[in-house]
Amino acid sequence: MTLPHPTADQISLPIVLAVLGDPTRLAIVRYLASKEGVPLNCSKFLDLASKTNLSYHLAKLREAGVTRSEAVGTSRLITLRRDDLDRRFPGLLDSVIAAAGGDKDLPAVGTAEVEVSA
Amino acid sequence: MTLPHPTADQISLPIVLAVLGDPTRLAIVRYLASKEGVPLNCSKFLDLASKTNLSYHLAKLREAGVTRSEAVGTSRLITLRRDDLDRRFPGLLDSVIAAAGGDKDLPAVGTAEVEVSA
DNA sequence: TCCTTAGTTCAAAAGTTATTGAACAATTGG
DNA sequence: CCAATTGTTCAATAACTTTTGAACTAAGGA
Repeated sequence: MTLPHPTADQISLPIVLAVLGDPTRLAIVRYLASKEGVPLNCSKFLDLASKTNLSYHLAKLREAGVTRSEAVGTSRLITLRRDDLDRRFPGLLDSVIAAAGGDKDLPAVGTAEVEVSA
Repeated sequence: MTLPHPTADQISLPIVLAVLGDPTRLAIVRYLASKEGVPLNCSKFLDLASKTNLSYHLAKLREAGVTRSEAVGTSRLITLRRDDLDRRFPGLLDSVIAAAGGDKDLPAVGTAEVEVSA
């Protein structure tokens, strides 16, 4: 965990909701949820936005406490902060993901995902 | 129901999330949820924002499909669209309201609420 | 070392949302 | 009819957010 992340109790509901209210970020979260446990790098999301713009949206998600970004080599491995979100806002993430379409209807994103043992 | 409302299937998740991502609107929704079944008029929310600004936020909530506003005399009776939201996004509203603090910690708003038989 | 890959930072531009006050409309009570 | 109450609309402004491209850093491989 290299980049600045809020602690679990610093995660704010309005900020999380506002951050998830953007379609690009919601798509990122859906995709992360569909591959839960598998850290993904930014390149997985390049069909959702440009590289620069992705950097912006991924920073928003991280700063809101929705995702965790770990620097590994030149990559960032991105995961959902499910445990923290579930503890803080029980049921919220699941209902958002289910409402967003669950597993079906995912954008054709991410062939060749990065798997990491931990 | 006088003012324009989206139909249940027109309610969009990102729009609902973005609308709930504003602290003033989230406070309005919390308050509506705490008085569920009791239509409230705008004056109940005057400690959250100015009259003009409330009109703006209440319009946002209505246009997003989160609330229903019925014109009765010179008042608007405002209710949560819980049934439509629950059908469309099961569990979402409840988890948001619970995360926002549930029944405790409500702003000191609305003495003398407007009750209506229906 | 040099090149490539992965992602960030910066500044500018564009777009959107929130807030304000003044003026307005509609209903209700006297 | 007149005044008060309730809420809307409008235009202006302020404040944010999103998007962009160019320049950058840092790590890894040849």
